[in-house]
Amino acid sequence: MHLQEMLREAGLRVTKPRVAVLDAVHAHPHADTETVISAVRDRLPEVSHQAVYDSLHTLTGSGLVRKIQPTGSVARYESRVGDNHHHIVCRSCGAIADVDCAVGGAPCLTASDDHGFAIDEAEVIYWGRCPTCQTAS
Amino acid sequence: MHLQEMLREAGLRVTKPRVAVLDAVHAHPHADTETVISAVRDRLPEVSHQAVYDSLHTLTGSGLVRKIQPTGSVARYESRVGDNHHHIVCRSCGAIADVDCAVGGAPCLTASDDHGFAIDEAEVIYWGRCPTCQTAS
DNA sequence: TTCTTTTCTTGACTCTTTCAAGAAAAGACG
DNA sequence: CGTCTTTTCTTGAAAGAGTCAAGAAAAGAA
Repeated sequence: MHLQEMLREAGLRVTKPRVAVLDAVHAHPHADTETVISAVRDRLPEVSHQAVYDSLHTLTGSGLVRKIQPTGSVARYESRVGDNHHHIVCRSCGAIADVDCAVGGAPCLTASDDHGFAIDEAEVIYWGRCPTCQTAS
Repeated sequence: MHLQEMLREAGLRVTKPRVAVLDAVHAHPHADTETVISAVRDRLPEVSHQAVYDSLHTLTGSGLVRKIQPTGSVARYESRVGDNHHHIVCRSCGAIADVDCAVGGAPCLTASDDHGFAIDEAEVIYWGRCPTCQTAS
């Protein structure tokens, strides 16, 4: 189980809830908190929601998972980190899909005028309708 | 007062709360809901928060205002619509600044792989630290 | 002015997320 | 292996943003 190594390498203590949360996020890309809690409880029925929230917060802080929160959606988490990919969100059903960066690496970080901000990340969200919702209308 | 014309052109009824909300959003770019409510009540002390929420929802639906919600922030509204600009958000204090599109017009809408989605908008959020927070550290 | 439709007020409520205090577990050291 | 310190988890309560529902009020049409 190399999930434990990931935690150790990030300087975090290895605990059952953290391993389970990390596993759940890997197994359910773009899952919201409720989904993560459910998935974690499949293996550790007794975990508190607070432990999950805390684990997610810790993992996010260490860069092992990434938190995304499109307008109108609750917080979602994913395990693809550091590869500069973006997301497509369906306006109708909220479904999320991954998109690799359209422009390449660095250009995404270039703003036309940074207003003096020290920019470290460019997040891109494409909005539209997923195939299912297009068919449904 | 051409705010009323804007409402009419969008096919909306002209009411005091709506005019006040529209005015407040124009006066306070990137304001959160609480700020909008306060600003509206400076002129209409009796408005309910529900009327403000409802007005914002209606105005957003008609494209007169735009709702943005960066991860970790509450909903914010702005009046610059349809000009394809983006935002810089400070990780420390949450301050938001406008950035004109770095790439121009259409290219922003091009994803490398759209997964069958019908994309109609690309939202870009630059993350970093604002000048004030950089100095403070 | 009167009527119909839409919008606003009031008040309760849901849902996500956070706070706080004590119990439990992880890792370090001998 | 056992003890100690620090971090994490459990439990329970609560805050904050946003929503729901029903009746009153106002906007626009005739």
